[in-house]
Amino acid sequence: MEIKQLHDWKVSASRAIEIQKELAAKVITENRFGKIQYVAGIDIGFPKNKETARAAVTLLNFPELKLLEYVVTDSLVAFPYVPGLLSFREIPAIIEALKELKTEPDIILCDGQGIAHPRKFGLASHLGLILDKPTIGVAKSRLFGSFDYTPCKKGEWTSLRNSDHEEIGAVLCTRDNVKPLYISIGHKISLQSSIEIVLKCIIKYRLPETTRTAHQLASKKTPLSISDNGADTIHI
DNA sequence: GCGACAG
DNA sequence: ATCTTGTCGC
Repeated sequence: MEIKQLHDWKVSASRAIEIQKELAAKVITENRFGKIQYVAGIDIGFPKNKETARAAVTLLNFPELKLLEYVVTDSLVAFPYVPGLLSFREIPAIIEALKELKTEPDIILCDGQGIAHPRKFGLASHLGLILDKPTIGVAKSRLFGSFDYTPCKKGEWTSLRNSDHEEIGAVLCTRDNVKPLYISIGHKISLQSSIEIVLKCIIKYRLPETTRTAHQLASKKTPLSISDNGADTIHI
């Protein structure tokens, strides 16, 4: 797949913020895709130290959700973790893993926020622009925005809004009585479609966690299942 | 000034 | 994110 070099990655925090402000205007918040045949999930881990990132990518067919492919790569990261600048730390490592994917995904679920971000430009939106491909932000915790109540029944969700009351994402419950996921538009997809796709990917298992299993396969522990916060278990 | 803060 | 002890619910 084509990977655009939109800017330098070795930048200062203040420059990174400027880049985000410039690129945020290019994010498309409506559906710009056809038939979805392949969906990819990406997760990053730091198994050794803060400088070595292990990126795991899983590729499933859709909507069957059969695991067709997974790749795991290790790479050095230079940018520190700064709330709001996560993409500058993780995307270079994500790109390395995506390069090894044989099949090109039609849509990518990212672990992190999309436009539910202080500058409307989270990791999912950033990756979406680089690949010019639909992406969805699927975060395990809140970064920005507020909501009225915490949904606790499967499929239930509530809007995540900024201080101007604009809907910037959704707090979505994917299983009964389990911590909700924070869904937001990455690029080239509407919030409604993002929610629908995330729910479809979760019927069999939660795709983001599937990627974590790939991490474990890479570390040769080869588990048959993993548990997410003790409340959700997936199997491959 | 004081918290909050994706991974 | 990562590490790790203690507690709660099914």
